[in-house]
Amino acid sequence: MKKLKCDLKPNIERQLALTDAIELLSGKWKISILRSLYHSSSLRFKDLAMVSGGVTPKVLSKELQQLEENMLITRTVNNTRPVTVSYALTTHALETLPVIRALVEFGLQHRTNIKGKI
Amino acid sequence: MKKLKCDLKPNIERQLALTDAIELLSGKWKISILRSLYHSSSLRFKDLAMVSGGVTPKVLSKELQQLEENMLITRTVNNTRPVTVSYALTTHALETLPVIRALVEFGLQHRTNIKGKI
DNA sequence: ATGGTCGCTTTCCTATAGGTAAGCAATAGC
DNA sequence: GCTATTGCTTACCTATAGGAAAGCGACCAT
Repeated sequence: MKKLKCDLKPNIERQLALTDAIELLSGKWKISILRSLYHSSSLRFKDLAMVSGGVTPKVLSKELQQLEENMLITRTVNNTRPVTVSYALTTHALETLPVIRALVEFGLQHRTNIKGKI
Repeated sequence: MKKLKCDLKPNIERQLALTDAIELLSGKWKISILRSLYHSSSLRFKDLAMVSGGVTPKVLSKELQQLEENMLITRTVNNTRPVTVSYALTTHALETLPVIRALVEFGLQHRTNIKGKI
């Protein structure tokens, strides 16, 4: 086994941060939801269901609750009839933008790589 | 519902790339495995099991196979007794580095945010 | 012959993710 | 009274993720 020390203590912290982030953002829809909210700044429940492409209300509801628990989005009930609910990113969620961008770039790159190999 | 057009066609492509990337990298261990390989350039099966912290051989084996299928790592059987197997990143996998870095940064930030709120 | 190491595989199990379908409260329009 | 809309919730089901434990084939040392 090779040497792994270098900056051991911050490295452990970074490993924990990584697993935290993975746990937080795991799931089929969370990242797409965040991306949609980033592009539109504020979306209602039904819009999110459509924009994110195929989420069922049950699952969407659960994902939104988890994102809210983790302070990545805010939930606002509007004074309209029938009642509508708006979701928006918190400032904290802006920290996820580099993640999303990097994922998109990797995905684009991976797609061209795969095409090249066929 | 707000306007969502702007650059519609590339946007769809980016959405597909995003879901591809999420599917590719989903799972409890893949990102940590990639990070470990990035830091050590080449690791054997047992080392990965330890470094990545708690993966069972069955799961590790499966994750490694998936990463190899997607051309993110290479698998090399070494001519040693007993036989050892080395795993390393492909050049293509270097594209995942921004993702990992962004996740770590977000995780670190999130941890301090959470601490601040308690 | 016995036991150890490495890199797995196999079997078994449980918990969760996530989908389908239906319903529900509040309100409004007809 | 009937229906529609919005934002959910509830009940149900299936597939998969992922963990625990054991075994296995090849090799070597004792």
